[in-house]
Amino acid sequence: MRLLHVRDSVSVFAALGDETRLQIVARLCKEGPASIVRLSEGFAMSRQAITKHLHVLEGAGLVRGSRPGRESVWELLPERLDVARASLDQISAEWDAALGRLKDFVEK
Amino acid sequence: MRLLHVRDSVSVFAALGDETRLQIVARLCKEGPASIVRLSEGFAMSRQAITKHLHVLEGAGLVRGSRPGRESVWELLPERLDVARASLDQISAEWDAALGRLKDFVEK
DNA sequence: ACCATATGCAACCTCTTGGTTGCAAGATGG
DNA sequence: CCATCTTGCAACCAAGAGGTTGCATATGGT
Repeated sequence: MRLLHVRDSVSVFAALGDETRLQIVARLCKEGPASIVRLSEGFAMSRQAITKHLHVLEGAGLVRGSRPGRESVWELLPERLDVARASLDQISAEWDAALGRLKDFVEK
Repeated sequence: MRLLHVRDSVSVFAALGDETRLQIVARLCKEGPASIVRLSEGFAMSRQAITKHLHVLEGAGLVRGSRPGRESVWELLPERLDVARASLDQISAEWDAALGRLKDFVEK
């Protein structure tokens, strides 16, 4: 169950490991749900490029799109950020545990 | 200063967004510093592939290598994980702020 | 001095990524 | 109904990522 989290977090990290996508996440976060055209206005690249990035984010579960009418609106799913956070915390916890073991070893 | 953090965190996310590299980080964390041959024993790929991954991690500041003698030993730099954590926290904080504004808007 | 070990370097290969363009097609508003 | 707006789809492309192999080089132990 723990290892599944780690596996899962890889896709989240990979999705956030691109400047454009991280900016998309930040914008969706600050400005709320937005359509593709509105989102692409903020970037110096084509609408289709933004669409591809949205699909990557969707694949990582970070974002969800719906289509009421002719425009597709995308919103952030902030719960998925916790997966990455949990992974970081797990690594840090194991690091601390390793330090503890080292300390025990030195003192004995 | 804040935006520099965000820019910086992209490289950390990208470095962690690969299963092999995340496993390397986990191993360095649990088992402490290790040489390249010792690290590559755990993976089904060549030593050079591991070396490349270590250089990517080094580029993100997550890992540091030294060479005492004939083997090069690599260790984790856990402080860099805080950069990613800070970025996640910033996004979450802005999300909460956005929810707060929405609540104000609805109530007024 | 010699041999085994550990690494670095460089060339090479394949598949993916991030981006483009062009065109077709489904809503919308007058 | 028509013009417009927004999107989806597909083909295409250059560059980078991830991996391999072969060879050169430095270090350590005997």
